[in-house]
Amino acid sequence: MNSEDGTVTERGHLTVTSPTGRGRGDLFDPACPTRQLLDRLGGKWTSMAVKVLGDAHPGEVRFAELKRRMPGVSQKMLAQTLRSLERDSLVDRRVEAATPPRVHYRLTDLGASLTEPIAALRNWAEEHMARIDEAGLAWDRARS
Amino acid sequence: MNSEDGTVTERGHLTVTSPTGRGRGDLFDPACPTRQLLDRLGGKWTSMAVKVLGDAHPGEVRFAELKRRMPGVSQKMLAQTLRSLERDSLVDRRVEAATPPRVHYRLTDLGASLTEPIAALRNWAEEHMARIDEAGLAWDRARS
DNA sequence: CCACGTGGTTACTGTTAGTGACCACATAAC
DNA sequence: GTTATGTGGTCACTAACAGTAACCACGTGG
Repeated sequence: MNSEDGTVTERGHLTVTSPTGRGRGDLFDPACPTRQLLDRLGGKWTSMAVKVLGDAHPGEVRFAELKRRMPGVSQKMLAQTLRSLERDSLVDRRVEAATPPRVHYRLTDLGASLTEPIAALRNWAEEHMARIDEAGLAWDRARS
Repeated sequence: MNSEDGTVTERGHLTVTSPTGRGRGDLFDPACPTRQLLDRLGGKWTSMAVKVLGDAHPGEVRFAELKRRMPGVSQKMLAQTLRSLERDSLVDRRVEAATPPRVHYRLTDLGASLTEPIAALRNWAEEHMARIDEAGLAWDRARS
């Protein structure tokens, strides 16, 4: 990409090489896989897709049906999201070769196992999100 | 175990609004607070900050120390992240008025409670991330 | 005086995610 | 033939994000 050398240390500042190319995924710290995970399901539609597929698990859901169950998503984003999940082996894609080619998606075992920690998160979110939102508004108001 | 398409509906107030507040949270679906949560800790440094603060909990950590424990973060990003967390009432900011003004951060109870579901996520991530990464590479190679 | 460290902020720049609109292609229904 | 459906792909655009660098205010040490 760009800038390989990386202008290190203007003033003897220690930095572990420059990001070099990838902004988000640079990962200087392999000991923190949480970040990677959050990077992946931090997308706008990822968690929703996992949820919808998780609800249907172990059944399959077709593209159009998925789209129907995720109001507001565009084809492009849905396709992109699913592709990403497929890449990560979290969902399985089955193409019915007949015409028009129907495509079925379902969670893999790996993907299904993800639903548990996500459920924990959702649980927490449902319990505390209102308060957080409130706090944010109050903070906005009181900021001086 | 929550299943079905959710639709827990609102908990008293729904936050359509945000014409200026948060672009990401356009939020057509208030029944999915998980998205909101992920929006917040989906930031590049948020989860790391929570982790570092959580490790010190209930102790406090100063700005510079925090920065030291998060290699690669810039002052700007750290300040921004902390401000966001503070806004959400997840961290508490205490300014020692003496000169030079020291600023101490610590998790609130709310923030501390977040560490549990995050730990679940981290757990999962540590267990499965390698496989996911592998799968991704294989997929890249075999893209068909 | 100057430099230095603390705890930020602002301005500027580059990268990315997200969106909508239109295209492809094949079949079945009208 | 025209249209609709189903599963995408591609393009151009915008808004949000991450990062770099420079600056500020303060007081201390030299």
